[in-house]
Amino acid sequence: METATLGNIRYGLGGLVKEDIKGDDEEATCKQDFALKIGNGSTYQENVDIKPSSPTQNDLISCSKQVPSITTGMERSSMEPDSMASSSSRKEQDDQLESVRAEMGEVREENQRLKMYLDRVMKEYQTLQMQFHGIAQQETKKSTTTTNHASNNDHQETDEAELVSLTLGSFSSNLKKDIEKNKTCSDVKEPTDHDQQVKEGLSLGLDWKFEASKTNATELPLSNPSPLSSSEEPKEEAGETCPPSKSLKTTRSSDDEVSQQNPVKKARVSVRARCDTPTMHDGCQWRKYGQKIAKGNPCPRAYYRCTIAPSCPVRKQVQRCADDMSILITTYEGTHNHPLPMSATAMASTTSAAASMLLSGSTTSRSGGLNPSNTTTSADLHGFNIYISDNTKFKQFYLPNSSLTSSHPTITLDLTSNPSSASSLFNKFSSNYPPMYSSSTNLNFCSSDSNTMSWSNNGFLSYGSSQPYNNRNNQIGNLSSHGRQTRQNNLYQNYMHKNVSHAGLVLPHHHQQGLPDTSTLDAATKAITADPSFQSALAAALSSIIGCGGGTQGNQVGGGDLSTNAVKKLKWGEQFSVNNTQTYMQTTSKGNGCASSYLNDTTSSSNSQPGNSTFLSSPPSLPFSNSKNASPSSGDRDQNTE
DNA sequence: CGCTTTTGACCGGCGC
DNA sequence: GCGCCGGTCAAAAGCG
Repeated sequence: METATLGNIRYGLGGLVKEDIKGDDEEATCKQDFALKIGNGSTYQENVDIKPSSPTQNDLISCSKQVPSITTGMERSSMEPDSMASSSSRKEQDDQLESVRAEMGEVREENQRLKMYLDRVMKEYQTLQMQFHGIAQQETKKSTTTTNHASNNDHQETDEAELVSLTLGSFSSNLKKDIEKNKTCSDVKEPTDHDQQVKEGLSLGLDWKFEASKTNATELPLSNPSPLSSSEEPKEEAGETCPPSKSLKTTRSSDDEVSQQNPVKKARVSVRARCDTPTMHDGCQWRKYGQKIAKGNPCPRAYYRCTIAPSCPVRKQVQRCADDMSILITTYEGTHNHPLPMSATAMASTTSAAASMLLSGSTTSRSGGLNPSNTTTSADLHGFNIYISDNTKFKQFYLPNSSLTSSHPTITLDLTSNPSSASSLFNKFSSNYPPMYSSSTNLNFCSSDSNTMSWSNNGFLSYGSSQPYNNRNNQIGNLSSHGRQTRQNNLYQNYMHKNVSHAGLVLPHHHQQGLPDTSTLDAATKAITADPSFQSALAAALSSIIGCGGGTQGNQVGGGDLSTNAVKKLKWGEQFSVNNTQTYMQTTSKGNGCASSYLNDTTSSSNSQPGNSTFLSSPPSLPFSNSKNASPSSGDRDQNTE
């Protein structure tokens, strides 16, 4: 064996861990490296046999784990009574030792990283397992419920079942495949938080409890949808929003097939929210790639694509509701194949939950009100108004002619439910379906009109007119349009101007409409606390909004403490007026209540100045908050912030 | 200069 | 087969 100087040892360690683990050849090298030469000439050989059989992570870990022993050896040697080295040589040794230790520290870090990686993988595995169980349960459920639906759509049901089974199959049959899917589907997915989130989302979705039975909608192809990604998404507008029926029908057959291959495109999640800004800030980065006027809606529809990752397949469509321009309909489609920024997790979590729901098929069928034939499904996610439709019926309410959804199962999250909004389609709808929509448990997660609801870059919802978008070029005008849209644009612009002019006049919902019914609040609270899944979703949203502890990504949300945390955080704000403590769930400003609004109650009254209130200033806004702060960070472009 | 938005053109699906 | 329509592309323009 050869002796090496400490310096060499250092090198050896470094090489070992980072580069030299290439194979058997290294074995010799490793051993040599551990032969230490002590100052006085005596040698100490650490009996470490690091022989990486293969350059795998495990090897790395094992190697790095060995490192400490080396240190020990060195220390021993240095302390040897025999070594009568001069003080100078000792100093040298010490220095070298230190450097070696530093090196080891690095190695440890690496080791740590690898461990984390491993953990992540394990978690993913567990998540998938859970999903599998959930799906299995759902399937069972479905089988039971199917009988009920029967009359109208035998085919559909059949199809549905197929879809579901297919989807499930993808999951259940192969967890691994699933993972792979995530990775490959459209893009390579890194085993990052994102994956986890996705999983979470799925699990959440599965957990969602809906009243009813499912309907066609259930089928969503989102099979995979990672919650996150899929989560995102809302559908747009009226035109599109509702059309599910058509889409479902058309899609099914294709969906089944497609879903497995390209699940991303299938399910769509549309979010209706009051928002004055051109787009809702959901934390993701988007790039606009097109704009068009859809039939039946004077407002142009903008097409965005996720730019966080070049290969990300996620797209979103943004359009104002023709009936109520204060409502912005955002439709998300596809699954992100990359980790999402914290700020984007809120929306993602929410949407993913919805998507999951769609997938799981656990929705309430409200066909009764509309047409039985209609395959509309709706659910009240503890306050979130969700509907899954085939198209037909919803069209009437939301988007008269939209074709957006044509072939996509869509789930709509209505964050606008608010009695005050005169034209809210939703309201119309709800009137038809009192039970669901007028439910006392409704949570308003809408932003107030003058206040824009947005997810700021920070990942918080913010609201305000100061949007990058607007700032840029008076963007309202941005919505210009393709050819024939000019007129419509004008309409839109007018609308925008109007809103802007009113900005700042927003009053807390309760001011305008009286305090919320206590019972309602209670119900809402109960609902939230009752459903862990919802809690998770909400938690994710809130956490990101509140800026909760950093780092907490939607993932952790999984937990169920949302309510607790949320409340805590909310309270933390003190800004809630006494009465609002609970109101946060319902408060709305100017009639649009946004969940977030509760947080902002004060805000609204105070004109929501950026720094002003505790709440907003901190982490700006919650996903559902309205903050005028929305500091369009100077550089932010619309797309960026969205 | 690089990135984003704008916007006319193009493509494919669907209904008649 | 034709036209409509949603969705996308890509050249040009705008912006920092």
